[in-house]
Amino acid sequence: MESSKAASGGSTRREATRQKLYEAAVTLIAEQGFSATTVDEIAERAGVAKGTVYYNFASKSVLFEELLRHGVELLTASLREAAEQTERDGGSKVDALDAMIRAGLVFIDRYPSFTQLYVAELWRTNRAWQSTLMVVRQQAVAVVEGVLREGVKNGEFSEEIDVALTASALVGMVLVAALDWKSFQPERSLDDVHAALSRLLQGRVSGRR
Amino acid sequence: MESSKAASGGSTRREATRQKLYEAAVTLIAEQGFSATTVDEIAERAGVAKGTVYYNFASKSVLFEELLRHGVELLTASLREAAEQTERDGGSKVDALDAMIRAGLVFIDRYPSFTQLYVAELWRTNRAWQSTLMVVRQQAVAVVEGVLREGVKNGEFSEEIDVALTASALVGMVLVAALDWKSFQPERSLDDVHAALSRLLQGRVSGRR
DNA sequence: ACTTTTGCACTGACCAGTCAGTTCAAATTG
DNA sequence: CAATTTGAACTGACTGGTCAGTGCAAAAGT
Repeated sequence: MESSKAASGGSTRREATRQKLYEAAVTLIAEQGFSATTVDEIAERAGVAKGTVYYNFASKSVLFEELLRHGVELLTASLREAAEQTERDGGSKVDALDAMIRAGLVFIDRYPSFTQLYVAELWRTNRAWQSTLMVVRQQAVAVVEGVLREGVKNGEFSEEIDVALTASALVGMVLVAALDWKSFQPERSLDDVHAALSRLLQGRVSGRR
Repeated sequence: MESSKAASGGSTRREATRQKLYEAAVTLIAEQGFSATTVDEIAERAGVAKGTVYYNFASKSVLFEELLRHGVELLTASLREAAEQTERDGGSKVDALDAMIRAGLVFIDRYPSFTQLYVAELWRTNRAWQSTLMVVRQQAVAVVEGVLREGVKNGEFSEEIDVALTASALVGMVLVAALDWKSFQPERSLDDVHAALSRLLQGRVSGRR
């Protein structure tokens, strides 16, 4: 008896519970960490029985791993889109970086828990999902590195910049500033935060205005 | 966290085992997280009996909390020292920031595990040691903010910069760049990394040469 | 139309194992 | 000798994962 394939892929029902589980897991793990979060808690928050978790995911780790992949792919797509949009508009590479900073802020604004959880896991070693994490991380950072490299090629950036390290630093700048924003000054507007980071990016910090 | 002779308070012997426990706990928790690390593991890695852990610390959380406080105080002292040293040498505020970046790198170079663990916990909520963490975080960030504020006052920095946000962004820049350095390019020299970050700080990214 | 079958999605009680924390007599150390 | 450490046994709460069984909507059979 074939199931009625509603839309592409799995059944709608299953996909819906998966989504609920993702959402429940994300907030709990962001708050407490992976090990401190129990499967019972996730199930309860998702409004689902524990067995359902194991019906949908092979294990707690697998649930987490797919959550991670899912989230970072969303971010990567968003960054790439921002860069390409700037390209189409004939903007400079600095404009592209600026657009990506904004895209990053928008993402973190929308998924603060995911971001927090991602940061908490990123540099850990000896964990089951470490390799998965490395792959998706590289995808995201590569977008930034790509723009930097093109900027060097067309002479907009100095040839002496260290592409990998500069990309890391830029990501860190946005990441930490945004997390602090969400944690300690959540009332501020995204534009406000973006403006401050833009200024930093363009070296308009030193020098009297 | 170097041992400091018989400082005020405890006997040298006790302090030594405490130190061993800190070091064991730091690496284990950095790798696996707090909840995934067992007290038995910590004791074993420290080459000490489990009973000793509880003779020296009231609980696993307390051990962790004191570890956290201890580490951040070390960092704060180091940052403050860098800023004051620049002051004495008659350097500018940018020089002070640069010196603090270096101090940060030196710290992370020496205690990568601690840094990692700190980042993993910093934005978590609902944890026992959250308040402790907030206090020490503020101490460290305040040093950076102080330099920025003085720079604004003496006209070296634009009055339009957002001190708190810029401080966060700078911290993030160093933090993420350094963690990536240690994780993915550990063979690079500190000077090398410092040079790249200095360039970014001084806006020497855009513009040729 | 109407019954029966099929199998997907979900349930929740249960189990075997793990871990923080306790206890304490004996050993070690300075 | 007093402070500190040892080491092993023990407890009791908690956790990841399992599994026999339920509900139900669509397909098949009549």
